[in-house]
Amino acid sequence: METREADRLVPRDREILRDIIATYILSAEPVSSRSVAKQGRLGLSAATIRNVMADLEEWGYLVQPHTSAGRVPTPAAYHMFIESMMQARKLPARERRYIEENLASTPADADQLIGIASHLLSELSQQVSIVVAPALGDTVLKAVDFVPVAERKVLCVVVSQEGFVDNRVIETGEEIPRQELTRISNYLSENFAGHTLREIRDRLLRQMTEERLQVDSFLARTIDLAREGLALDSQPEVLVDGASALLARPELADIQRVRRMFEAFTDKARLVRMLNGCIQGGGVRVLIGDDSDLTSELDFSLVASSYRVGEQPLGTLGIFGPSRMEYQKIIPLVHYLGQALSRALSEGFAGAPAERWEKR
Amino acid sequence: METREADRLVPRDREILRDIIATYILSAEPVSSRSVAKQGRLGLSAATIRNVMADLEEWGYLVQPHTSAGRVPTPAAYHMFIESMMQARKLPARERRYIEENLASTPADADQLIGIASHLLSELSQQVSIVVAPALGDTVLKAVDFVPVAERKVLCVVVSQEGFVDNRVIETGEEIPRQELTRISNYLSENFAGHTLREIRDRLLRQMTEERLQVDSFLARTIDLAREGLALDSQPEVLVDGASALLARPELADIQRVRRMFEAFTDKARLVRMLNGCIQGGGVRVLIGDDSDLTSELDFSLVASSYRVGEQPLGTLGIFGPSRMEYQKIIPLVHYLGQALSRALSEGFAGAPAERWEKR
DNA sequence: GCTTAGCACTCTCGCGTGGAGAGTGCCAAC
DNA sequence: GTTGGCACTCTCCACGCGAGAGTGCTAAGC
Repeated sequence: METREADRLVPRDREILRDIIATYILSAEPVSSRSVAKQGRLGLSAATIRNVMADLEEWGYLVQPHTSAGRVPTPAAYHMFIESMMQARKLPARERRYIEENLASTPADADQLIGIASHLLSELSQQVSIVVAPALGDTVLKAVDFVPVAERKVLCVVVSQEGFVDNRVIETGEEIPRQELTRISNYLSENFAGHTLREIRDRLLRQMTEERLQVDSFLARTIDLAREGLALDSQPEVLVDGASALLARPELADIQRVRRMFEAFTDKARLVRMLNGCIQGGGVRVLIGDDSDLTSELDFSLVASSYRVGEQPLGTLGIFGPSRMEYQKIIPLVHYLGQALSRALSEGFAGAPAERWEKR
Repeated sequence: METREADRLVPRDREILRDIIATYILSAEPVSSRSVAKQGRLGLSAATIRNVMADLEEWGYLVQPHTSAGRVPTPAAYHMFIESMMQARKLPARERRYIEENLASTPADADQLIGIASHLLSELSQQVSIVVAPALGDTVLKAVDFVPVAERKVLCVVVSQEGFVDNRVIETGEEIPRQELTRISNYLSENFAGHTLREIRDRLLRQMTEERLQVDSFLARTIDLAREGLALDSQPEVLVDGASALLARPELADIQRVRRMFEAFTDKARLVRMLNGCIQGGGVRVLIGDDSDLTSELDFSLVASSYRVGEQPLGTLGIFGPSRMEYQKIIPLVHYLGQALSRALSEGFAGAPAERWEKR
């Protein structure tokens, strides 16, 4: 019922709501009619603004913590603010430069790179950052290598085109001589580089069932090793950074809340579900309050985006913090860092050598 | 001046001090003379106990938060408690079994193993656990492998006898053909398996300077790659687990303290310094309050031990929490887990295949 | 000479009270 | 439609007070 009314928000109402939200984001305290009037942007008296505020409350954009307190924006208000009331500033040149410098500096592999990204995100936002590393299956193979490490154990090293390195120890039914391991890894690298691990695995499984009996022992071994070495079961890794900066914020003065927050961070699987669930398209997505169980439980918001190489989205990255957030800064930051990370992953580790590899 | 007096602690004084500490550890509240008398273990009246408590305070074992509050043990009291007043219980069979099962279960490599150890430690103690992974230089080489990943980039995979796997990307001045890489890794694995990376690096450096001009190009390349691949510069990894359980404790009702705690955890280098600084000998070491800057800053204690393979200590593990700690449980736990982890590292990944490798 | 009961003293903690301040809602006037 | 005025409500803080807990001291008892 309120929505119909809400659609009628006249420009002046919007201006007032905008001021209230902007003020609250900075002050963390309920905003009074008087303080809006005092800003003087609209030349209205406190009484008039009070009337508007009463309407805005009725329409679901504001709430009062108690009678005779100022008003606080609701999630609906934040949504409207983000969509049509704020001008998303460009990320300041200083911060862009800072990001570029850091991403370009040391990283030898992609895992370090996303670690740096996570740290940048929390440092520049003073909030908690969350970065989900790619699921192994989505990465594109560049090379495989097997190193014997014990009697029937082989270390399988998988290097992806994006620069991720994964290693896992697999048990082999029988002892496999070193030369054969080399042959197998050459075979796999040459034949499958350029495909995602998921594709490779599917193809191998199909081959196995189709040609079950005709395969020679070399191919059989290869398939066995590859099946184990490229298994996709593992949970994607999640990096959480910057929790201590959050503790300075007034909304976390209550220990119980802090505790629930940390418990949420411990449950990585839930984080991954939330992050990945909210990213389908390309841009930045914002979840506020009731939008998801995690954000509603803590009265937090999540600003998330994905990073990708080419068309393939690899993982997500985002910022998690109290709903009262400087969206004008945070959204461009997440957006920019998503792109910067995508760029760094595309440029830094893949490229020319991948083709060379296939030609060997 | 007090110490002389303290040496005179008669058995009854010790009994009373012991009761006070034990009570305080459980209750987290200042202990009154009356509550000690009520336990009735000594058949003394509260007044008598009061007299003793006044002495104990004078000698530096107790303090009062304010006049007319009960008394609280000082770090000196905890030290005495640990050294001669508590009977360290054996770790209950249930917990031993739990530890063994978990350590024996999944782990494919040593990094996972220490992750599990860290988790066990925090879970069983309900405190924060800290585990320092081995410095790379202290591990014993089992195999080296090089995988080309880009034009002049080679991924160097180092597998240690203990089961740790480390990989880093190194830039090579020139393109090195794949066969040569294989030769180099064979050469290194065959000649150096069984030595710590530090030894190997030193030996290579010596060789390089001694035979500077006589080395052929193969050896030169080998030395170059090994020098970079086995570089020891990296900070050891630190695992911190279980922070959220700590938040339930009454001593962390104050947010400021929580914040300082998290800031301390962020400064990994400082943690490493503290942990490693306190472990020289074999057993369990306990730092309380003023013993180190980190513990005194937070009024925390650290119970730490090392884990090792053979004689070589590899890393440290410990529990960090408010000084009021159930030392009777925590100390055996840390002790046992240090041994269990040492055992798991010795058995699980090294052993027979190491020798086989050298004979190739 | 050690132990203990008794007692006065001190300090914290919880609770109610009361006033100041902030903010609202409503009404009447413009 | 806007605004000044005013009564009302609610929070917050300071204050005081009494209860309770615990101590230190003293004097009496074993």
